[in-house]
Amino acid sequence: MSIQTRRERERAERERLIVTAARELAETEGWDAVTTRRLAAEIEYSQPVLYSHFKGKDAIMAAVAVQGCADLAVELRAARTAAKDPREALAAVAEAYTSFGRRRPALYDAMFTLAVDLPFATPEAPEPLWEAFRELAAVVEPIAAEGEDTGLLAETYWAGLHGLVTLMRSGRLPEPAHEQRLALLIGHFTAAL
Amino acid sequence: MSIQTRRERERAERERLIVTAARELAETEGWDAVTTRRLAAEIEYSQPVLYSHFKGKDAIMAAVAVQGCADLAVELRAARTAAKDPREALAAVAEAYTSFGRRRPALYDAMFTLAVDLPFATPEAPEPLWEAFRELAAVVEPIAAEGEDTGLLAETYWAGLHGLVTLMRSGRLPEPAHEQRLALLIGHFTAAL
DNA sequence: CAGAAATTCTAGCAGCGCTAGCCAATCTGT
DNA sequence: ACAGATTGGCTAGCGCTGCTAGAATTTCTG
Repeated sequence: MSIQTRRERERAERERLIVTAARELAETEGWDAVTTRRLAAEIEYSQPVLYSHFKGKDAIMAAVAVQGCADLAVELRAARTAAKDPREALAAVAEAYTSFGRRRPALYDAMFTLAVDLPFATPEAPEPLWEAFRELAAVVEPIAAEGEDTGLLAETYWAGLHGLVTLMRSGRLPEPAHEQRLALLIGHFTAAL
Repeated sequence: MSIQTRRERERAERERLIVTAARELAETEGWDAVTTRRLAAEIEYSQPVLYSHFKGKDAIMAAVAVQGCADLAVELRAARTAAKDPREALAAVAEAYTSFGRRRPALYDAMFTLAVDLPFATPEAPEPLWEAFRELAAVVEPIAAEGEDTGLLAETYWAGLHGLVTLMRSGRLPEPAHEQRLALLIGHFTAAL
């Protein structure tokens, strides 16, 4: 029994190692640099070992994405709880969200841009995804108008932030005006207050 | 002189052929299916011919993206001019935009998601890109509040639409509630009226 | 300590974007 | 009209990718 559990522990440890290596490599050199060979070298195992843990490269990216959501949820929560009123909280979360996207682009892409087969808006979605989304929902809830669905409003607000981040990061929106656009978005979502 | 021009005409014709083939292949089978070999076979020339027209695959995708922007501009303009008041125009353009993104995902990705090195928010940006953006600016202009920059507002509105399209298409937002989210976005951008 | 089972490795497949260098068709000057 | 120069397309191949079959090694069991 003990041997079995030790093995499982070591396996889990190595899996953590893979995900961490993938995340660090992606964050420092971008996802293009994360090849299965490179990753295998990084963890000092041979390539096929990766496939005994994950179905493929996509699954590794999905695991990184889940970690990223946990990180994002923490940052969003910090921003939300530090604010002293709902309006300020909305702005703080927006700032935290877009800052996350710009500061950790590779992580952000794995989470929200690249095609990874993670269940998202379903009960089967990993908990960290829900944690991050619930932060958005929590910050949006007080500014919801009469009869507005909080979940849908959170999704819409999220879409606005996501659009700003991705269009800016891909060079389609000029960086300098980011704060102004953010202010516009926040302004229009709090107009009713 | 005539020979020269005939040659240039034929070259231009072939270039058009490449871009069209790339777009059609992408639209029917996705960008993953658009390989240089496949594309070469499609136009009935050998692979290296592509490189005498375009610097690489990215440049071909960029050309497709420019075509796509022209298409989008036409659809947005049609939606805008058919509407009978500014509020309705805003909604119609939003509907047209998101419909385009869902109806022609591969084209949309080349235009707004994938990393193609096209100059975007600069005077050097290809005309069709500006045409599409000007449609957004035109429809947003009447709903801009006192002192709001129309360009920035258009960018922000665009980001909202783009976020909705991409998050939905990648399965991160549930499809069925799309219209409701769209209504929320439009509502918050026209709250001042 | 031998056989069984699990695990890791080596080697290789098919496909990718891209390019060097050969070959053939076309144009030019006499 | 023909030899030489030039242009343009082709074949073949490089280094890389994600992924996997099957050998080899290690670990556990009777």
